[in-house]
Amino acid sequence: MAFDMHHSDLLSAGDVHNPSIVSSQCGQCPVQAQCLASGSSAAVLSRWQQAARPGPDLRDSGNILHTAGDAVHHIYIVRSGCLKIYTVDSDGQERVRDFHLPGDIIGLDAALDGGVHRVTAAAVTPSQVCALPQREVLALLEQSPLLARRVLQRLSHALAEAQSLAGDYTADTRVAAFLLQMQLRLPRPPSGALQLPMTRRDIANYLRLATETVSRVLTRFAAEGLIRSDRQRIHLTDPAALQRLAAPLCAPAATTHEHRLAA
Amino acid sequence: MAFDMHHSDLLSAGDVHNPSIVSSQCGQCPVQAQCLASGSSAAVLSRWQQAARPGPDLRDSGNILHTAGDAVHHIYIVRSGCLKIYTVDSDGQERVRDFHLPGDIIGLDAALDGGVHRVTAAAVTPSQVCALPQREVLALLEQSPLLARRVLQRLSHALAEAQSLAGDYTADTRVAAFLLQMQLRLPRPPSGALQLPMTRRDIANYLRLATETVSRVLTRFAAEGLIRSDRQRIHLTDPAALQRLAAPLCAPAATTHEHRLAA
DNA sequence: CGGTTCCTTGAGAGAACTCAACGTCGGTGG
DNA sequence: CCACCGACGTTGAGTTCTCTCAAGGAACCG
Repeated sequence: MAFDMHHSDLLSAGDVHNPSIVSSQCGQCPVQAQCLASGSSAAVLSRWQQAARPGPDLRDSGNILHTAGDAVHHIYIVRSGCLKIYTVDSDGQERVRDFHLPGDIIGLDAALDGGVHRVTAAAVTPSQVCALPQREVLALLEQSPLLARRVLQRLSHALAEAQSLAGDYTADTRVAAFLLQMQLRLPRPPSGALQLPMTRRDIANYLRLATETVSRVLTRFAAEGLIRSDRQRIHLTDPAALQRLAAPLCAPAATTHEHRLAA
Repeated sequence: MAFDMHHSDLLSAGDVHNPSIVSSQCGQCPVQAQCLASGSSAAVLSRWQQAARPGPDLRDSGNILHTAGDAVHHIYIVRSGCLKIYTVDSDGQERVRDFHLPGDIIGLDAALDGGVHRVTAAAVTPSQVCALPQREVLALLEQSPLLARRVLQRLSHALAEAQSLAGDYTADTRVAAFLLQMQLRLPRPPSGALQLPMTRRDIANYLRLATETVSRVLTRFAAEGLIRSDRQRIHLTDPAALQRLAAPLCAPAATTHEHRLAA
């Protein structure tokens, strides 16, 4: 998943799901701790904060942030909600490339490579994003080696994940891995059950499966006691079993090294 | 394909396939024109050239450049030959992630992210590589924004390609796209026929197909007059038809923008 | 010339897809 | 308030694509 940042559990579900309470100030930003700029020098940080402003308010599912082919004017950071990134094939088929959750960055790759969006970004649930002008971001990258270094890390990490996802895995493996991934990335409501923001159709498209296949796998997982499923609300009752199913996708032998950070 | 650089047609096939005539001097480097450092300031260029030295000589197919889990000491640039990059799954299965041809960079992503190789790199045909110490590369990246910018471009480009490859395409589409890709990247011998350096097994593994499936598709392509195939030597007699077959993988609608270069 | 590896071809099996129908949920308007 | 509608989700039946298993032929090497 591109530019993933596994968010911490600092936030309650309510904070993230209700955009109205999210202030536009960096100081109150819910994903502050994962901000690319955090830890930068005062000069860089202040320039960053002055450049950051609220992006368009995506109040309805389907609202478009940008379309493939658009020139890049801003990069966006998801503050709340969920967006999907997709391309449209020559035959009009939508292909979901990634989901973006709070803390994730949208458009950085396009900003760095060509200045034209290669994908369309649309809200899956009502979402709030923070916008930074491309110019400012590029300038800051040249000014701050730390920032550039972080961007490189995210990109190479994203590359590794994209290559992992490219394998030919069974539907079971894909769905199990997806559920576990979502459990890590999604804010966990007090109930402990996962609240999936996206439809089965989007999940299936992302996993390169048919909608029916996803549905069948989930039904079977439920029958086998691995999960309890009620539409969007899914409870992982046997994470260990899911982990075993997902193992081929998650464990390319030597991927468990610590994530070293520069300076 | 990670860090691809479509090489120009400056070289005759002989130059690339015969490592013995490749000098270790940058001045005679066959991939000079695609070098990351080309166009840099005199200071950067000279530091780069002083850091660059011949890498291990991979005279036999199967020779290992580095293994997954190794600490990154150098990044390598392929000067001649062909290498494959692969991981080994938990069940011991090899998974070819990419092939690297002259001009491609090996290990840059690992150098930038964690300092540990995530993949193994092995020679497919006798190959020569150029080695640059990781330290020097990282230092140069901080010294030269142009260099950093180029690396970012390559990474984001590689990311886009990796995500394209992740789709669920038919065997026909994958094989057609592979052949066309190879025609672009491989030095074209005078005969006009493609000389594939890798085995069917490697191709199949890379494309996530069974060896037999690749073989069958090639046989059928030949029967339909799209190619003429003699083992490793393959002539694309109807590139347009192959292009149509490969379209779903190659044409995510709006991907034909020019490749802008910074400064 | 034997052995090994690579490539090809065939037959059968399995996983996921397509087509199709039905149930459920949430909104809208009569 | 309730009936209707559309989107979403589930389930079933049959098909298709690719894989696995198996065997034979061709090239390469000692």
